[in-house]
Amino acid sequence: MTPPSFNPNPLLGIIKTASKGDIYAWIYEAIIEHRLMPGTKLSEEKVAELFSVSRTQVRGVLQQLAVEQLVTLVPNRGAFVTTPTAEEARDVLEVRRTLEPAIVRRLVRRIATGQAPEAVKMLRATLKREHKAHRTGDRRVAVRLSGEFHVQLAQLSGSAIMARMMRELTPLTCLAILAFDVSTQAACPNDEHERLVDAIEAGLADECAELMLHHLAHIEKSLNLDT
Amino acid sequence: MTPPSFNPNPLLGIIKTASKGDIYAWIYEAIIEHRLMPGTKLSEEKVAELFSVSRTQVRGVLQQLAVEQLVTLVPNRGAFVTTPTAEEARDVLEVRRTLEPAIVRRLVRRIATGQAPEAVKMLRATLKREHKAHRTGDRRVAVRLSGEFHVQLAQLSGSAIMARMMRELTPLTCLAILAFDVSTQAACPNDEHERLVDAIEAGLADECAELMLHHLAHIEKSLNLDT
DNA sequence: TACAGATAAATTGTATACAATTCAAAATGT
DNA sequence: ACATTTTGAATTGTATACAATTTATCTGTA
Repeated sequence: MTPPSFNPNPLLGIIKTASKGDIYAWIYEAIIEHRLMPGTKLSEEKVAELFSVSRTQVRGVLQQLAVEQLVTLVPNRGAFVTTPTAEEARDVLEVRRTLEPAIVRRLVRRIATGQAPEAVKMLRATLKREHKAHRTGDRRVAVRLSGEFHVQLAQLSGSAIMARMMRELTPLTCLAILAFDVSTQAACPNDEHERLVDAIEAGLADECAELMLHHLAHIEKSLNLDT
Repeated sequence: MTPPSFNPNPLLGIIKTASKGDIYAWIYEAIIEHRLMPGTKLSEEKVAELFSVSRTQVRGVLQQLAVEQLVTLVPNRGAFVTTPTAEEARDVLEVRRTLEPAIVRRLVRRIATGQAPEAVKMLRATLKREHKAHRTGDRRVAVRLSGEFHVQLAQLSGSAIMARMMRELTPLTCLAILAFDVSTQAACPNDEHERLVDAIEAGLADECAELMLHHLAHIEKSLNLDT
C-alpha cells in the first residue's frame, strides 16, 4: 500500500519519453489517487524534464487539467494541484444529486428499449475491478474506480453531455473524499453499487433513482464538511 | 440588422492589437451570434494576423473554445466552428431540463433565506436588455442575451458548479437555436422569462420549476429536430 | 537579531524558427 | 480524357530562445 504521507518529490521515477496523452493520464491519475497532494506545485520545467518532453507539451497538459479544475493556474506563478474546499465538495455532491437520478432513469429506459444491451454486463465488470481493489486494500484505486463506475453509468445512459459532466464531477468528488473522509473506507461502499446495478437489471427506475440519492447522501454524510 | 447569409471573410474589420481575453471574447460572441457560421475554418495565422498577435495566443484561445465545444479541433487540420447536430441539441436540452428546475428552486430558497437579496433586481435588468434587443429586431443578440439570463439564474443560485455547467450548456443551445429554429423568433419568448422572474419574486418554488420545464420544452418544440 | 532594499536566480509568458503533415495542383502515364 | 503520382505551397505541431515576472539570496542598517 502506498504511504499516505506527503511525498516531497512525488514525480520521481519516470524517466522515459512520453506522449502528451501519457503525461496527462499520469498526472490525472496521480492527482485523483492523491499521490500528488493538493497544493503541490507542478513546475513546467520539472515535469517536462521528468517525461523528457518540452515545456510546450506540459503547458498544454496543465491547461487541460486546469479546465477540469484538477490544477489551479495562477498567473506568473504556475500550476498547483487544486485544494478542494468543503463548500465545493457540498456543491459538487448537490449537483450530482440532481443529475445522477436522471442518469440512471435514462439508463433503465434505454436498456428497456433494447439499446445498450451490454450495459449490465459492463457495469458488473467494473464492479468486479472495484471489488478487487477493495480487497487488495488499495483505497485510493478503489475511490478512483468508484468514480469511474458513475461515469460509466452516464456513458451507458447514452447522453454524451451527461457523460461529460460526470467526467468533470467525479474527479472533484474523489479529491473531496480523500481530503475530507476521516473514516478509512466508508465512501462508496461497494455493495451500494451492487444493489444499484441489481435495480437497473430489474428495470426499476424509481428504485434506481432512490438508491442513487441515498448513495450520494451517504457519501456526503461520511465526509467531514462542517469546518 | 446583420445579414443572415454566409460571410466569406467574416473576420475582416478588426485590425488593432488585442489581448488573449479580447480575442476569446470576440470569437466567442461571433460564434454565438452566428457571425461565424458553423463549419467555418479558423486558421491560426489568419486569426493571429487579424488581431495582430502571435499564433501562440491564438492556439490558446482555440484550445479553450474547443473544450467548450464551440470549435472542433481536428489534428493536423485545424479548428472549425462546431456544427451542432439535432442529436446534440436534444441532448443539451434534456440535461437542461434536469438541471434548471433544480437551479430555480435553489435560487428561490436562497432568496428566502436572505442571501442574494439583489437577485430579482439583477434579473429584471437583464430582462430589460433582452427586451430591448427584441424590439430592435436583432434576433442574434436577443438569443445570446436569453442564454445569459439562464446563466445568471445559475450564478445567483449560489452554486459555482451549476453556473459553470450552464456556461457550457447555453452557448450550445444558442447554436442549436440559430441552426434549427425555422420560425423567426419563437425561441425564448421574453414573456416566459418575465413570468419566471415573477414566480421567483413571489417565492413559488414549485411554480418556478414548472415554468422552467415548460419554457425548455417550448424551446425544443420550436426547433426542427426531426431529421 | 530583525528588517528593508538590492541583486541574482529561477520560473513563467511569448514570439519565432523549424519540422511534420495536409491540401491542391501540376505532371505523368495508361 | 481519366486516374495516379509527384511536386510544392500552405498550415499545423513542436522546440527553443528571449522577455517579463516572481522568488530567493545577499547585503547593509537600525
